[in-house]
Amino acid sequence: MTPEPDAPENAAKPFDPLALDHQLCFALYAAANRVIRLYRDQLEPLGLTYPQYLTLLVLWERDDRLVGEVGEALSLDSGTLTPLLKRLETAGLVIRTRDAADERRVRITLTKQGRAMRAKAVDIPARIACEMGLPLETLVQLKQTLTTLATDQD
Amino acid sequence: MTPEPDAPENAAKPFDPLALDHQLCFALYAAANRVIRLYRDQLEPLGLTYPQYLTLLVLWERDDRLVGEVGEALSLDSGTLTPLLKRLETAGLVIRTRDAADERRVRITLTKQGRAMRAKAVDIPARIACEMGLPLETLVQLKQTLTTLATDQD
DNA sequence: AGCGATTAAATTGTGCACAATGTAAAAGAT
DNA sequence: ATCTTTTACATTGTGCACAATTTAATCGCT
Repeated sequence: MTPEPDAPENAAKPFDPLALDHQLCFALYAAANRVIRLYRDQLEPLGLTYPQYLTLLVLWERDDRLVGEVGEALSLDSGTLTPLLKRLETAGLVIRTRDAADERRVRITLTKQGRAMRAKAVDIPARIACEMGLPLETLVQLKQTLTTLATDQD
Repeated sequence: MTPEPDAPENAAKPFDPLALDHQLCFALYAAANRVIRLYRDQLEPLGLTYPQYLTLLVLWERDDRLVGEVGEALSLDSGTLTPLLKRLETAGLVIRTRDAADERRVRITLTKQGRAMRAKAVDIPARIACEMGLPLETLVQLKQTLTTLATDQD
């Protein structure tokens, strides 16, 4: 009811640093949630979740990786990856094997079925880009900025 | 086979639509996770999680809202909000009351303590913006694009 | 060789995010 | 007025994300 404490008398609009509409963080949070929902529709027929799909992207690029290498690529720790990788193993897409040379390590390898899944996923990015309803140029610029944001000074 | 216009530096390589580095979705996912981590450091002393903070932003802007109104503002359903709001109630920041006029509805009201929390949070956005290490202009443009992405054709 | 420090992954516990379902109240239809 | 439909929220179950801790293996140092 009362005007903002720091508002000069009846100024047009005192800037509110906590207004939801001003938060980059909320825009980022809401956009990420929405895009994950878009992917869910595409991935559900394949029986994959979004983080599982990202994990497969990493392995399709280079197979036979350590848990830590996958985690490095995705910025995820073993607390997230271990159960996820166990589910991918149960689904028959990867195999987890203790490294004989260093028993602390666990190697992640794609099965034939895991490699075959790639063909079923190859059209997904284009379909999602289409659903986003923004010009390609904007999406490319956006990805650039977000990558900087994600990798900066960690 | 044709080299993508947006990847001039590796024009020799065939474009891989599933390469992790090409995924806007991954950039978005990683950026969102990183920003939430930045907030976690700021919010931990206040005893708040990031979605709880977003919920308070909504209520600080306008108090005495229905669960559904909060959910509308944040694009979250009751499955997420009900337990979150119960935790905010346990923390003494909000009160949940059944609407007497319509018993289906639950009104969310800030407590004195909930309103007081605002003063402790008011500096957070500026500190985060600083930590992001990108020029303000870029951040403003980014928020604009993300908002479009989040709200488009849902 | 012996041993503390480091490393790799797993485990435990909390809190989202969401699909699916349930419950009860209110609104509409006949 | 009774019955169907819709609405608002709660509940259940799955799967992340991450902090904190644990376990076990390897490394580094003397």
